[in-house]
Amino acid sequence: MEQKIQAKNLDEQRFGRVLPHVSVDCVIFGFHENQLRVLLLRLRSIQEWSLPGGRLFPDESLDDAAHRVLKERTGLQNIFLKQFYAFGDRHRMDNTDFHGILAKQGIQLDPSHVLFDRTISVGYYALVEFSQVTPGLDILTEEWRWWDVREAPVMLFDHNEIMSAALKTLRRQLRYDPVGLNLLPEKFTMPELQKLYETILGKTLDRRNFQKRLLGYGILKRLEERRLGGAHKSPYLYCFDREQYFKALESGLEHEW
Amino acid sequence: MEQKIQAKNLDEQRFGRVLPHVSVDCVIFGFHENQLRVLLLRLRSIQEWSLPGGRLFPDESLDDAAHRVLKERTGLQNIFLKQFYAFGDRHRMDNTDFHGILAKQGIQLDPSHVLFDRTISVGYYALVEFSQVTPGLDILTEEWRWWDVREAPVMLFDHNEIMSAALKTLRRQLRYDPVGLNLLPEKFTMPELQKLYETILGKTLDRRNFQKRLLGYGILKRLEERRLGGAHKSPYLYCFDREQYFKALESGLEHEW
DNA sequence: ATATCAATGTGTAAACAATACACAAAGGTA
DNA sequence: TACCTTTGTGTATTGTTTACACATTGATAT
Repeated sequence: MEQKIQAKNLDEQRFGRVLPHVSVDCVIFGFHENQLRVLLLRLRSIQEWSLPGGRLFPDESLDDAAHRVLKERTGLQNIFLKQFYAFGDRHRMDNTDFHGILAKQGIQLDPSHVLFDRTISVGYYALVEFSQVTPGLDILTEEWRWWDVREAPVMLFDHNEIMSAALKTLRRQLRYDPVGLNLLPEKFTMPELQKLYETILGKTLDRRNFQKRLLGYGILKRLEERRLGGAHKSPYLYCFDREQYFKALESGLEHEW
Repeated sequence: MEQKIQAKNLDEQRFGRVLPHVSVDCVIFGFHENQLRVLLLRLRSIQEWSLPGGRLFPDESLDDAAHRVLKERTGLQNIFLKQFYAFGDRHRMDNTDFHGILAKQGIQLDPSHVLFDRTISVGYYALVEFSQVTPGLDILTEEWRWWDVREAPVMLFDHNEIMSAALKTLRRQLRYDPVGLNLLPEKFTMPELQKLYETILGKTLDRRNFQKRLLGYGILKRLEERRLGGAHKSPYLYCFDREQYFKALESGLEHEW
């Protein structure tokens, strides 16, 4: 009963004044201990997992909605989200009984509710250092978990496809955009940076060539410090040159034709 | 009166059963006589130009809607359209009195009509050989015209921004995707292909290096034929190796990391 | 203390790609 | 038949990417 009332309020708060036919879904990649993972949610009483997503308020831009939805559903804020594709297949939600799912949550919506209408979803992705963020859950969500991208479960709707597209985009972007800020600690070693790249790409890279390339981008500063404590030769610490980093984000790392 | 009735039918036909809050807009680049142009429409009684765009039917995918809208509004069919970005700023339509525009066409819609609600537009772009296509007009449109991309007029809504984004995407894609099929005649010369690239990029390229690069992509077949009639040495004719061309479209022209 | 181990720092040669550049051939035109 | 302009083609140079090896070092084990 308590639950039902909450859910009803939630519906009025959330679903009563959102735009129909449009949603955003966020693919949040996390990097930690040399693993690339993706943040998924599981709704109450439901087996399947899903991407954190949601609807737009009438007066909200796509970008703002993506940030708000992510914050509401996971507590994550100030994350660099990037739009990558709009998913508009007519049958992209057909494999999922969304009405039944909400019913299980105690949310009884009329089957003609706009929430069940066919919907275009705009996909966003982000990369975060996942020990730094602790998702909080909204009322709908029973569980969150970081999944290894290679072992992601079956998800609601077309979320598996959305995740795959995000990963493909991320891997391609690695050549053109700097990556690592907010993903690595303030100071990090070259091998750590390389592990990040290798993890995202899913392949190993040559140590010396990687270093040459990354230093060539001009977005790194080598510090005098070295990291002690490892059982071997102590590596130098680096940090990002933020000015150059953001400049590179704007203009891209690669050369013009 | 005639006009008014037509428009009313049109409204029922078109606007009575489209999805609110979502639209598609098409940036159709045309290449002809070494000019890169963009196809714009001008609505009846309206000064400003706009991109050909429209709404989704409830049972239509984004891609299908983009193709249908383009066909309805310009008669163009079987064009390779590529989605490139979703435009979702809250105020992207604020600079335009859309209600007034439709009123001028004799279409009297209630100001609360979904057509006037804030709308996310998904942008598509295409490249066509523009002497091959002759736009036809729908009832709303008074005039169409190919504009030089460097001299495009002020457009409705945020269409100038959408066009710029499409052009930027197109230029970047030139490095990664093959271009030319449906843009050049079946058989074409290397200088013609080069002109296409130069026109899109807005810069000149070295003849010999261009040829080496393009042949290196493996998407061209040189024919025995030469093109006669020019006042100079007759150039070889080439055609695209369609199998390789489509393979390259799938996987990209560039090398992996 | 000293040897050992594994990871780090560094440089160079080779392969490859991109660029700059020049001359011969040929189809029309005068 | 000479001329003009465009096309076809090759090579030297430069720059970038790749492949690869050895010396150094911090901790650990003896």
